[in-house]
Amino acid sequence: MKRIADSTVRRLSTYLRYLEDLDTKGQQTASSDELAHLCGTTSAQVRKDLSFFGSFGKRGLGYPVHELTAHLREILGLEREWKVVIVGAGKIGAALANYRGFRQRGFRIVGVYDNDPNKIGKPWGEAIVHDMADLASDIRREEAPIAVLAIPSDDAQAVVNELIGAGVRAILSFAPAQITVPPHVSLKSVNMAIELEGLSFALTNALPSQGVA
Amino acid sequence: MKRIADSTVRRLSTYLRYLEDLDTKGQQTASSDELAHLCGTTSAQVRKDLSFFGSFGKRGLGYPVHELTAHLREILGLEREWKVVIVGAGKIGAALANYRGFRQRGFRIVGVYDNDPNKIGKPWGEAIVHDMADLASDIRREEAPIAVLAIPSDDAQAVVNELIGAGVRAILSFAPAQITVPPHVSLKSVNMAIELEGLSFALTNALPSQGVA
DNA sequence: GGATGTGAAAATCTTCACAGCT
DNA sequence: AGCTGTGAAGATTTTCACATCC
Repeated sequence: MKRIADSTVRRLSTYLRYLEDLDTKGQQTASSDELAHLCGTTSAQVRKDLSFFGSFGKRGLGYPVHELTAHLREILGLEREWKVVIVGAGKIGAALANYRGFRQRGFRIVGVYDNDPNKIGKPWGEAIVHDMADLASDIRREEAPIAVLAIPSDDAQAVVNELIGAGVRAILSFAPAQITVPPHVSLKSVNMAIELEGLSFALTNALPSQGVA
Repeated sequence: MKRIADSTVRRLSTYLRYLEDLDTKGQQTASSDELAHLCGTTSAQVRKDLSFFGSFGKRGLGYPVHELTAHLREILGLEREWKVVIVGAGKIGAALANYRGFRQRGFRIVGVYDNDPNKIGKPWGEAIVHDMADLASDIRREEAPIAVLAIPSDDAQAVVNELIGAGVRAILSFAPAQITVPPHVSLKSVNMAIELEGLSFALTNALPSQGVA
């Protein structure tokens, strides 16, 4: 299959969210134009994105909401459960754990780790904070493929290397540091500083046309 | 000036971070190649990005670290203080407030708002949680140009409209909802569900070459 | 009639490659 | 010799526009 652009995958997630809404409301079909308006893009973009994976619509009618929802779940790999370990028992990890959508979409937290003796063994939501020393062996045992990295940047790369060594194949990092992973590992980085500085730049340079994001 | 791509601005932030490191270490100059390796990009990309704003390097030598740091701060609009209001006194807002880099880079939190009576009036870090009812008037008085939106998605758009009405010109949203803003307002959205689903997609479709992010 | 699916065109972003300065 | 700055080439992504089908 042709390589799918990251921007396309992000939009698929968005389509899914709104299709679920429509499905809940009992709407039977949705046109590319309706979806586009909901998701802040264009109808051509919606059709193109979906066309990479098949022909889900009916000409003259639009897309069947319930079916397309299922297709998108399948495409995004959300029909199964993903085990996730959270590294760093701080605020960010807690925010993630609190987030309902997290579990709803099949991401199950199988462990929370920290190296702070004051946190280890303490309750954290419904779980207990484990010692980072056990991280690698636990990941191997659980075969958790996804890790969320929510620690200060200083030793982020070292922890990443440990995670990968233990078999993690996808990492969502909130550490404000450049991280390198081998080709078989996926990495997404969220860096609040970069986002804020982007806003600072936009304000400073008063760019017109910022519009939707 | 030509429109600057969002991807360029993001890289500028990254360059700045590593230049500050080098500057702290006392390094005098850095080549585009060195910066590229630190930041996970290519030397041509570094030179191109910088070239949009001027000629900061010396041929044969590289870029003067300290000077370029100052230039990038200037370009990104970080030489001044930005007042920021945080909407939603939950975990995400707390994570942001905790984040040292936040203040270091000139973002000053001037207020935290929530509509939960159990939170209003309670301490929150060094601040006190204010009533959302006061949001608009406070923003007008303080003239805070930036808002961080860290609330559930249900009423996100309504709050955004209120913020914009009160004069906010840049919004960093963590609400997992599509938000629309007029052209004169900048919006960045961070959506953890989208990031995780992107990882799920990558794992499911076992794309080769994920590499650095 | 109405909306999809899709090649082709346009726009955008990245990489190349080399002239030109230090 | 070494490294920047940049026009041109290449790659990628988005938009257009229309034939095709319900």
